[in-house]
Amino acid sequence: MGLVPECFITEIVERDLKEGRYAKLITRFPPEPNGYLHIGHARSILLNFGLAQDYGGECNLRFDDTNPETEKEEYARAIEEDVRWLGFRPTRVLYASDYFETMYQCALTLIREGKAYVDDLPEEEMSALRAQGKPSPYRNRSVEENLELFERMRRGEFPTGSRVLRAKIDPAHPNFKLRDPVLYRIVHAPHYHVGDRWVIYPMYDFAHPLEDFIEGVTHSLCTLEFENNRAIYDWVIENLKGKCGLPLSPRPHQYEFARLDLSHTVLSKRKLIKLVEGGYVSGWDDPRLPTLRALRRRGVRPEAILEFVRKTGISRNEAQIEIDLFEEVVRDDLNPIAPRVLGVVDPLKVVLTNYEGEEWLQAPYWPRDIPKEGTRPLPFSQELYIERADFSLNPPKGWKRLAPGQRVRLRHAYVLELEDVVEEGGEVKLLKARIVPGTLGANPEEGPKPKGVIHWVSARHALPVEFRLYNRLFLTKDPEEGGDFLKNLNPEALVVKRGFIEPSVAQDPKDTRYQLERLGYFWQDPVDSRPEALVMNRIVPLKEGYKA
RNA sequence: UGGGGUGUCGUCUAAGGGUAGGACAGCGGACUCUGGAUCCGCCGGUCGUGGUUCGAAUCCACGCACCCCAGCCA
Repeated sequence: MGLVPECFITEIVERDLKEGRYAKLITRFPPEPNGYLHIGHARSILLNFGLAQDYGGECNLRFDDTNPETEKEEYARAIEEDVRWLGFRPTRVLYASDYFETMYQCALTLIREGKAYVDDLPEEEMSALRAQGKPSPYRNRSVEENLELFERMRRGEFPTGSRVLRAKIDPAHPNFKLRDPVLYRIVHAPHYHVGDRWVIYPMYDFAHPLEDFIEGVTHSLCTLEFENNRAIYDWVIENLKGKCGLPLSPRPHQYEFARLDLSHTVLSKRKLIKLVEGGYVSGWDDPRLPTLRALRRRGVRPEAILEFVRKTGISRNEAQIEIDLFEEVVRDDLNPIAPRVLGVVDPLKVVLTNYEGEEWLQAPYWPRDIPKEGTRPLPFSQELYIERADFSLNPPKGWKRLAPGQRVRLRHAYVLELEDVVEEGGEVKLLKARIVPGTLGANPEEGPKPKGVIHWVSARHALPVEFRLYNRLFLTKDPEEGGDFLKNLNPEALVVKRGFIEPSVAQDPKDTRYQLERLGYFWQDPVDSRPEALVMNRIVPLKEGYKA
């Protein structure tokens, strides 16, 4: 079983390899360094790197950096870091901008062959003519004039945006992408990677096929919106193969797959930026976000992200996946590796009337169904905290927790029986209760057996914790519902609670992921948590069996 | 409008002329010192209309719906 789920692309790859079309599979993950990676990118990453791994090929990380105005070194580094965090090691880390000279030579070749021309038309006029399917008045300049103009463009003799180099294909082609697409534009702006060496920059449609061809990419995988661009991709390669140092064959081929879309969140760069810059979240790594850095900070493991991508498959159907599936995969990933501990997120104090002193119980880290061993000392004493939600004065039918006249089991400890409720201003302030003697590891000898089990901590021993409870970012499946995605933001996407956790965690490695029994999976926030002031993120809640 | 795509349970995804299957969600049950996990069961689908065929999700025709393109972004 490979990393990549079987799909139309693995079929193509297998066919091409079997027929000897390529000696070795070469793919690439080609992000533009103008933003941070999010979970949607994970599909492309898994596809490209996974394919290389599955079929003994190579996969490069290549920055598609042909637009100096939007790209930054900082983004490139963050992207590389995220790719590695997911567990992939690029064969090489490459930059499209390193090929600018070759691309320039390719452009000259096209000009010499009468397949490209310099156009002086202002942007709006070009767009208007293109819409009408009419040729530019500059379309039939001589090769000599085109050559001279293009060289002068490179030398910086013309201002930004004043001229472009266009492919001479067909001004009236039904596919608008083929109506003499722009190959080069003038931009007087420094480039984060190659500095100020260039004032002309190639367009995606010209650069991308050349990048792939130069690197020997065999399968150029991209998302559906580039489908129309494939015609230019092929045009560029067919017209330049065997020239400018490019091989005759084999040549790369482009295949498109559907983007990964998730419900209850946003994956568009524009909206993500709005959330960050508008202060709706604390930054690009705010655990409410679907960015890889945010998921990492939240506590999601890369294994879970990859498994999620595998489970959703790769197809050409534009599909939005329900976030429940993602959460389920995260739980599945954590369940076998997260030791169980007790913590209380919303504390309600309980004073025992028939217990004094303290004792240290040995509590197993793992439930029966997980074949792991290990226990930790768990202090028990007269004053405890239980979860406020685990007590009810007027319990509904089916209530299995603490209530007047209803016993509960304290996890790993005694059976508890309510004696008195101290209220203040209509709010329950304190519970007085007694322990049923002889119920440590045994059922009560008389009276009813407890119906349920609740978690607790010893008040005197517990460590205070700031709990950050994360929920879905948006209230609606589709954040755009109603027209303004900001209006659908979930005000409870982050709920902060002051609670307690059992003292054993102080002994654990800081990056331990726990299951707080009956609450969910948690770990210490890698940014804000300190030993003397614990901050714990809820990675994902447990599946809630109880429906009120 | 032209061009390019996509339509299978609520949501993803298989089935490539031969019993429409799986996962997630939902519902019900078993088990349980986590209302977790696990196990069992149920619910539920081929965009429409014709055609070809012994047999169609699959092939053909005509529709319909949705997405993408008409940046000197990628």
